[in-house]
Amino acid sequence: MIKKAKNNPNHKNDLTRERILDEAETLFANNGYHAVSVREITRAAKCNLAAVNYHFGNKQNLYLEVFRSRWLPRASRVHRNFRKSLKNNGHLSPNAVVQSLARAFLEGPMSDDERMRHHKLIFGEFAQPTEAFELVADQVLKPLFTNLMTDLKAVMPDTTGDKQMALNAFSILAMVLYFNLARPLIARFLDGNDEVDFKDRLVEHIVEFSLNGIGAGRQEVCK
Amino acid sequence: MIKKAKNNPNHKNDLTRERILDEAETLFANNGYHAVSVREITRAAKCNLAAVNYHFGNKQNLYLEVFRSRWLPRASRVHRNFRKSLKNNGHLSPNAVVQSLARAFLEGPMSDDERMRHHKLIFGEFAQPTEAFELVADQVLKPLFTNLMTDLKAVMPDTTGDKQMALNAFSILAMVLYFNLARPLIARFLDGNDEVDFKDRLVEHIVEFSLNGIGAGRQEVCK
DNA sequence: TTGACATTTAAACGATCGTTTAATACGAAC
DNA sequence: GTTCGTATTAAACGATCGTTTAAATGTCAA
Repeated sequence: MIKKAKNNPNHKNDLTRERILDEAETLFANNGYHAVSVREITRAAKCNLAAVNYHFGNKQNLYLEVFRSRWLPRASRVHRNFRKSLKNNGHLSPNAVVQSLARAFLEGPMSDDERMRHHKLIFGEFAQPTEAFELVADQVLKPLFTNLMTDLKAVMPDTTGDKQMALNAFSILAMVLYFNLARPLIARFLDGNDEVDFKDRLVEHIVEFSLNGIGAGRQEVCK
Repeated sequence: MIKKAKNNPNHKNDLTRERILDEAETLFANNGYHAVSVREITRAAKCNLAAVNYHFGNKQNLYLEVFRSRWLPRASRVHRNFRKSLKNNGHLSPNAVVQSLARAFLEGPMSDDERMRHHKLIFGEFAQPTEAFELVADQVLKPLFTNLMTDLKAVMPDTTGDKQMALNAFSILAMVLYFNLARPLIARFLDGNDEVDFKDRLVEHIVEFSLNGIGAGRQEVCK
């Protein structure tokens, strides 16, 4: 039934397919899977209605392909960015770990629009998980969490138990994920007219709050 | 067009209306607005298809009524629970504020199922806001945030700036909201067989992490 | 019992959904 | 120019959607 998608290895400008993926991603991110119709997608992509079924088999598979060929690679880029800046930081320290992570997630190698799309998509999967969540959990969340755990272990005092370490890792991730999504809302609450350095201020706060949170904050706060 | 909903002031067991609200809430919470059909709701509520339009006018208004007559009152209960336990705590302290908040949100006066439904509903509104989000923001989020701010101000050193205080308040809320939703996921990562006191452990962690985060942690962590 | 009103019911409405079909357009290989 | 595989198109498919209608049923005061 489903024609094999992309049996076109000899390059060829497969523009339609790419346009559909692009438009589908923004529409799915902004409105959710069920609120977006195939007609809406093909209209935005300026192609025929049947193109979705021709290139992807069906709507559900298009949604999954958005995650496979758009979301996952982008998440990998963020992860690599995190690892690289951690390595460039010289010696490992709690500050290096948390700061590298926060910068990779909030300032990583993408535009603000793209980052918003990226986080809205995964947010939708958190709210109502589909098959795509398994993909993300296995290929992104678990490796990220595991890496973060070993980094923290290498850097925190041995007295910290494993379960405590895991909760700390979860909390740091919580901060990073939450502020990525709530940023426009927070900016509205603070009605900060200083949009320029707001992101820096946010990263700074996340790092400080998280470091203090795991008990690795700057000692000066104590008297 | 829309018949006035509930023009039945003289009590009368309006069971159908209540059953619809109950079933609609769980279905909307688990699957999202667009993924749930009116037929699905009326089937679950064991009533006729037209009952939704008779009692609520249309599907969209049923969704809003779920928030008005189910979600908001429950959120108010949580908020009151927070205020009360804060007052019972005697003198104000950072620990009293954060602990009261965390307990109200994670252990408040409702069952685990009800709490899950509650947070899934608002989570869906965070992911793809509708008219309901305005309700929640105005009647719950803003008051909660304002109260939290003044509490923190009364309890934190005067050297803390307003913007810093706001970011702290947002971070504490982030922890509470995040762990409420990610709890089953976290439990799976930790594959903790100790489901019994897991919630206590979580509250304990959230309080400690948050207190440290805002720089009000127990001094013993410093050497 | 009757009349008035609230509620429930079965059936249908038009609209839109995801998907399929069959015909057409295109481009490279021969 | 013919052939062949890919891509695009217009049109239609059956299913399901939210909503409406009009009749049937229930309820209680007069």
